[in-house]
Amino acid sequence: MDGARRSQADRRARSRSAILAAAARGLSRYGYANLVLDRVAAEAGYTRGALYHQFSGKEDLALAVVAWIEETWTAEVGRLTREVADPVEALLAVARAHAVYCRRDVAGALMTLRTEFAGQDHPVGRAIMKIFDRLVAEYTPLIAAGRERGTLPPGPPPEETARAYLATVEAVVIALAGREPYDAELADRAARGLLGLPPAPAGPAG
Amino acid sequence: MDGARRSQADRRARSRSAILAAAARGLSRYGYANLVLDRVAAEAGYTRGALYHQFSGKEDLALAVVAWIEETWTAEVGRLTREVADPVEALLAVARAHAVYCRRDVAGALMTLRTEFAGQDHPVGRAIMKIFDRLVAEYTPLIAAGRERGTLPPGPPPEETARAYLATVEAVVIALAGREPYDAELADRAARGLLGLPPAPAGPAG
DNA sequence: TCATTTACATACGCGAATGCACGCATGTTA
DNA sequence: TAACATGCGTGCATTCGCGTATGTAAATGA
Repeated sequence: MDGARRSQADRRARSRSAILAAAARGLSRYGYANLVLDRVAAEAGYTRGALYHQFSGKEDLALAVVAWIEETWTAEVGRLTREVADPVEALLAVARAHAVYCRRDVAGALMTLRTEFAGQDHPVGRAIMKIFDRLVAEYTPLIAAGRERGTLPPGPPPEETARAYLATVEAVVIALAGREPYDAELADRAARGLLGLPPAPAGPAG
Repeated sequence: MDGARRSQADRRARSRSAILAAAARGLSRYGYANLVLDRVAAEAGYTRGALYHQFSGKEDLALAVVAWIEETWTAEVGRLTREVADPVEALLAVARAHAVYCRRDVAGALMTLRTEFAGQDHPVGRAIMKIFDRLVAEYTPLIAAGRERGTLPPGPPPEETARAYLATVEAVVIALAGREPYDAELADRAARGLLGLPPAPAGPAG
């Protein structure tokens, strides 16, 4: 049976992703400071030995989780920024897609870490800040463009608006924690409000 | 000089509020797990001895901070719910007042603690949850009333809307961290959006 | 088949931070 | 002013979780 006899690379990869997933859930629930590596390893079906064999320590593990989330998020949500032509449509599409993305249990990880490391000087905090700043830098010109085109009314500076937009979409989705139709619906509403748009015409946005 | 010769009760009260204020700032910046009592006491001008004389421990201190914030918040923001007659006006007034309230440095404490203890079973977490649930229970009927009067359009269930409203106002204000006119302006926009209202007529809401 | 490497478990040392014991000095009451 | 209470500082014990060193079984490669 090849089922029992696995290659080393395969074992390594399986262990790594199992630990990564457990760590992501743990970070989302408990945050960084309260994350106990023993629990993470146990929940993944291993001991701390396996964890330390794959990651150099707690910090490295958290950074790997952040990178992993960023990757999947970009593939699932972030790409919309480039694929949707109209800036306003793109912003609203991201809000709804983010709600869908966050229906899994990893949802809160980024927000938890961001609030935990806000105003600190920690590598993990810097990694999160960097992602967030990149998104702000990506959405700020979209808002500016929408206002120039006249599809968005004037309002507070685009950067401030972008920051509020991101924080809001994140918070709404977490507050509703996957209550299926309403998370996307309310994320959409909040985004429209922040951008100064009137309510959506009618019927819940699919 | 009576300045040097203070009564015991006075000393106690001064120490207590100094420690409480330091703890509030510390919780807002570092959260509960990363809060070091030695630093709190030092920042207040004391040592841990004084702290343990006034509070039974870290948990008790955090609970006292939560109670203190709830008190000041209710006196400054929460009262609007009862003082403003129209439900929709009340909701928007609270959003703006919350932004103003959060311009002080204690702002993030409640949100930090709430995210830190979300999904845990910790006394501090329960205290925060209780406050939050009380607010949800207070705002849910306001939304329902607005919809019945026709001053609010229909939308997701009132409770979900109330939760999203609270989380949003909180998040927007923290994301903008006291950037003076825009925090209130964007909190107002987000609240309007969530409630399904059209944008405010014109001119930044004072 | 045997040497070497790899995946993982187990055991230990260590620092950090909490909580509590005790001690001193300043108020309070008689 | 003497006896006591209170605010507060200091030192100690304990806990907890991280990081590392060491051991073992399985896989690779000759």
